[in-house]
Amino acid sequence: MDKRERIIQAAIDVFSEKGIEKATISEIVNKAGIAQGTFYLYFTSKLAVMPAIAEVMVNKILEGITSEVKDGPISQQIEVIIRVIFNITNEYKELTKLIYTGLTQTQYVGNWETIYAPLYRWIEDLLQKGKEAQAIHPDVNIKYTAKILIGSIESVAEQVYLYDHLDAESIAGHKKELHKFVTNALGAYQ
Amino acid sequence: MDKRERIIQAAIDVFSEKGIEKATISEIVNKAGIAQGTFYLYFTSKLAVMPAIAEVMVNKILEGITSEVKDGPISQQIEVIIRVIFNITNEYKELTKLIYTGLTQTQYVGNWETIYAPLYRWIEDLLQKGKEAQAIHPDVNIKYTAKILIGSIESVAEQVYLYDHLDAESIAGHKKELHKFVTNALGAYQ
Amino acid sequence: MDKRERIIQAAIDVFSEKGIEKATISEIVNKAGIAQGTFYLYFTSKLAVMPAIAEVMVNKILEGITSEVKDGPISQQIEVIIRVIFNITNEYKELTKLIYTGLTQTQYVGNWETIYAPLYRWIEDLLQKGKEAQAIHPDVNIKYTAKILIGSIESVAEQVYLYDHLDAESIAGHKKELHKFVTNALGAYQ
Amino acid sequence: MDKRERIIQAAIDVFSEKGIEKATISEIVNKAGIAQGTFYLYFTSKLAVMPAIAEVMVNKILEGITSEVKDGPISQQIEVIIRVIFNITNEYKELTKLIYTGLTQTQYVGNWETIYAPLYRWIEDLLQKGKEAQAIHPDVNIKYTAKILIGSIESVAEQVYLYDHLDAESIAGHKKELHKFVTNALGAYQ
DNA sequence: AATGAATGAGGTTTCATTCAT
DNA sequence: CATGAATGAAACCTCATTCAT
Repeated sequence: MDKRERIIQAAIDVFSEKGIEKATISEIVNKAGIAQGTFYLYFTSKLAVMPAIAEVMVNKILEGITSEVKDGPISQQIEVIIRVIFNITNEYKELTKLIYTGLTQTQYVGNWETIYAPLYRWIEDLLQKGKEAQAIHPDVNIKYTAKILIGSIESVAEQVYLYDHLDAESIAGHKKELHKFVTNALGAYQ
Repeated sequence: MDKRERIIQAAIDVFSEKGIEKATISEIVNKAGIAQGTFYLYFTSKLAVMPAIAEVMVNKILEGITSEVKDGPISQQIEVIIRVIFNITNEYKELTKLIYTGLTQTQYVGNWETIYAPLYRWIEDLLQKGKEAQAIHPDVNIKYTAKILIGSIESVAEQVYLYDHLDAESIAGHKKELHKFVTNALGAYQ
Repeated sequence: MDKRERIIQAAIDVFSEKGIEKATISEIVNKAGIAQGTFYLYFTSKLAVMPAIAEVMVNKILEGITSEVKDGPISQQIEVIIRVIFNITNEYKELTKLIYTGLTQTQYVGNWETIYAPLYRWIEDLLQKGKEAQAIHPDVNIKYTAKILIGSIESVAEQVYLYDHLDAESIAGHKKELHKFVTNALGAYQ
Repeated sequence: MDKRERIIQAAIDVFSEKGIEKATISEIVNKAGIAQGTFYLYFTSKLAVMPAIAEVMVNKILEGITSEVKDGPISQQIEVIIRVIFNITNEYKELTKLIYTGLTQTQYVGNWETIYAPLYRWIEDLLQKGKEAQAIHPDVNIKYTAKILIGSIESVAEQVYLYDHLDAESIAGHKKELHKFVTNALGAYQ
């Protein structure tokens, strides 16, 4: 693994463990097994690592979705998307926080759209196909709705895992209700 | 205004201006017009002020909604809720970020539910009445849906104002689409 | 117990627990159950409490010795003195440190002689009687020897209890050896 | 001189001048001519420097004794030891206090035995030889007596120089009496 | 490209002390 | 006499950053 990669991984660990505020470059370089000065050859500050971390995270979601979502009724595809986003939010609990927390408090907020673009594109495709197959309501605005869809699912996943720390049963309940909510919203009949 | 209140207000200002990372206790006490040591009589660290700030923010949303939402068709009430949350997110852009970024990176995440409780209760009431009036689908789970509803609206508002920095027209488009989305989701016919 | 007394007792506790360096007036007044400001009505600083503490300690030794030492052969009397000083050093381990530590680092070193005076007087008396009874060597200088005697015993007691943390057996060994040492030194035959 | 050494020397100066309580790390680094942060690369706190200082002091005593004590009657050797310890206590008055006051109020008390070990070993050797030469009493326990001997001499030296601030004549008197005391104690006839 | 000891600015934090009640 | 909230000076200590190697 090259130095840049090692810094990103170490940063993920340290941020997850200590939070952004208390994470230090010293600890990141220690974990990465490189010298203090070397960090500055790759990044200008600890927050400058955030976009790279965000990319790692979005890629995980995208990989999860693309590998698990199969052809079939849109309702079922949405079920899979919800499951993947919930699972990844749970598995990478701290990392999820990091994206929101870290990116927003930096000059790198602007990169957000770029980083999320591939995920949005993928969802837009899905909606487009659903529309063509008359599986979702015809006057759904695809671009806006992609954003609303992802936002809804992520916000609930974060809510249940990060803030409410709910038990498995309640989480399942939220998931089911969320599925009903978004399929209704899309007018997805099949 | 008592000292505690002055610290909270000053902290809101400083955090909004500098971001959490670069905000300092020194600057907060300067703005608050109190002595350095006095801060520590009320809070243990700058992040310990966050729950108090979050409360201020949730209260603003709640006040906005309760004062603006009138009796009428549920679809119209939801329109108002969306408008209020969008407006407040826009107006208190930085403060909104603060709640998510500040609370999550502290030991105070646990307070989240408590702080949001009044807002959730109010939405639950609204849904309950809608259900009784047969204005929304009968098998909607009120508790879960309240959370989903707020989450969806906030996530889109943050998206358009904080991350995408969209123009007025696009924002209006998102709002309209979001309204369609959630009314469909609730099966809200009137 | 009056306020002054309560401050002294609280100071003993806090100094013993935290050491002089880390002891604070705040903690002393907390333990004493009085207000911050009240401290200053009785003492000018935390170190100014030291002479009062030292007095408490010397009194304990003096009380112990005077109540336990009976008439009899000088060798036996010395045994009792050693036992008392060892016991008190053990029982008030931290307090013993305090006297040496606290007094020396203050302007109050001068009070030392005054505080120890009664103990020295008592030992001088003992030696005087021993000399008259021809139980100790005739050319022993009573004043100097009193100081040497106390110094030797205290230094060994501190050594074994405070620095070496020896086990009971070794301590007994030191005590026995010390008794032999000082009786020989005094030429105390009976 | 390396940085660590410079810190120790500066700490000795500052402690001697100001006392432990009022000594500050700031002043130590100033005297040492190094940066504030550099101190923390070598020691964790000002009291953490104490063991290093204690070592310096014990070495001075050991050097003094080993260089001045010559072969000859044990009584004469003891006279030299007393003289050396008295001289060093006088010369390094403040430093002597430091060892007792500084070490005891820290977690480093445990290092005491280690630091004093070389001095004890040297005295034990002396006693062993004296015993073999039948110059001291045969049933003297060497290990215990070494400790008693050092303790007695140091305690009197500290007494006269640090606490009582006696005049030269009285000090000479104490020294002579002390010599008589310990030679008698050891049963040292020659 | 990589190192890591040293830096020192500037934040945090403490706590003796005051003073209006 | 007694209080204790407030003070703010002054200490602590961290940690991003540099630079000679």
